[in-house]
Amino acid sequence: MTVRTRFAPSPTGSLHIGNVRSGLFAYLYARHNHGKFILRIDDTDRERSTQESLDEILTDLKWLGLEWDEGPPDPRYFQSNRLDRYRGSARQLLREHKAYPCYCTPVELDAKRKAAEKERRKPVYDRKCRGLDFPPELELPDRRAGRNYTIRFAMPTSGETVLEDLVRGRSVFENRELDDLVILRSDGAPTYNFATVIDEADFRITHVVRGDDHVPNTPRQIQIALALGFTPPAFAHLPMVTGPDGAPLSKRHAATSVRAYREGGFFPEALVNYLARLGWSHGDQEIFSRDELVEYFDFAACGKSPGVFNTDKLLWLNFHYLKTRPVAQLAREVKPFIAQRGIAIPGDDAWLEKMVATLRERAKTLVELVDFAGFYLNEKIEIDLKAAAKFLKPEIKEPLSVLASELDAVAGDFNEQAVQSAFEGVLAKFGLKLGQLAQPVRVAITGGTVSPGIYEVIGVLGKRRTVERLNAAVKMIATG
RNA sequence: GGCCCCAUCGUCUAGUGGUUAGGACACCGGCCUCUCACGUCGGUAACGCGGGUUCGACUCCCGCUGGGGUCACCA
Repeated sequence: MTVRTRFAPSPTGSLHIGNVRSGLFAYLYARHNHGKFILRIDDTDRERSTQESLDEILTDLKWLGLEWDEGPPDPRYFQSNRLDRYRGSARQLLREHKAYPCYCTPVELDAKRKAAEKERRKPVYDRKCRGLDFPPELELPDRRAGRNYTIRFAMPTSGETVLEDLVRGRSVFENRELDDLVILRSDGAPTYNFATVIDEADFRITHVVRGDDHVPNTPRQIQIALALGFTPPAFAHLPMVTGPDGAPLSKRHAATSVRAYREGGFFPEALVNYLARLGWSHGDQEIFSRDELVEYFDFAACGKSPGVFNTDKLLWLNFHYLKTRPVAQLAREVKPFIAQRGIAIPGDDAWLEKMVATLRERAKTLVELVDFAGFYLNEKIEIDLKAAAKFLKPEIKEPLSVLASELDAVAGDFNEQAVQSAFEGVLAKFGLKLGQLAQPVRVAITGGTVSPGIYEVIGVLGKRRTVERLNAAVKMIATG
């Protein structure tokens, strides 16, 4: 039997980092087994589902490289188009007396729940309507038709349900602990636990991969599947991704959407690599290509305990991918981040590549790289006052001035080689050490005390801008 | 509270009865050096507690403690 896994986001918001990890694991498992990865859209909540969320989720999934074999835009993979199917299954259960109409109102139920909590009893439905007779041809709930009741599933009250989880092992649930959950709402729409069971069966999902917050639902879903005559799928419940305080990862800890990381200058390779290693491991290996992930992935190597999301490690991975990818690619990828700041790149692609090459070991993200590139990209720079006070002193005025004219006099290619000989000439003439000249020059041409190697910077900056900035610094010293 | 689950450095983890408990991030120090990085070398740092089982427990069992998930006409 070919493996079929699925990822089923709700289009009610951005693609969440913790959620997408489950999707990634489902994807890897499918690919590892040469199976299919299915994308289904759980959009039964018409109130909160939006087209924008859907678009964002689809583009971000593609950006991460989680390509699906079946799913949107095929309309069959939207739950909202399957309402009749769910209602048909509800009717089937009703006919077989495995489900029943419940006439309790939300107000009543709420009151019962509160009372139960107060008396320290379990706040479960008391099955009041389960014994009631109902007509064989009972019509399904439909709010517009004034049929404001729900349909509940008649859960077995004895025996046990066993969950053999691929990552967590065996768990046994007493059926009497499970309650009669609503499968059809009073407006006729199915609830999640009902719709998902039917979908997994219809789409022939063999392995349900999801967060372990779904574990308590699983025995209920297994019972519903059995009642419907389905063979339940296998389950793999992944531990949660948490913040440093152990609570599920939320905006309060860090950025939680894939989109935020994308816009923050992270690479999909880094995010995927990081997420894969959070809760899964393969010996001591830290860096994994997509192919390696697919080749090695296995639920047996997944941990059972929750993992803390660690931005530092993600940054380290991102840095790894930043400094090892081809410069041409990096230059291409950094462009939108420059454009976003409204900066026109003062050079061609070859120039941009040279610029990027000098910065790639000094930035962990594309955003950081652009932050660092200001003195290359902008025509005018601002000189840091503290740096100027420390390095642009009267005694360096002459050497800077001479260096400016030496550089200006370079006849051939204005490359690092030429720059270096100009420096050496000035150094010899004034009896200075490189450090004594390099720092003032650095301040003069970058505005600060931190930059790539001074010859590299000048090489990228070019003759005109270097000389101009040097002369401006000389003037600055003169003026005091 | 009921049910289910989890527990190795600060963090991600390796480890499946006998190891100087390994790696990675972060952190600290040396080296490299025109600054900052990169790189490189080294360092600090962990088996939650108590009982068993065993010649021997990080590894197996029980309890405790701590933590998490879930108890909707949300997914």
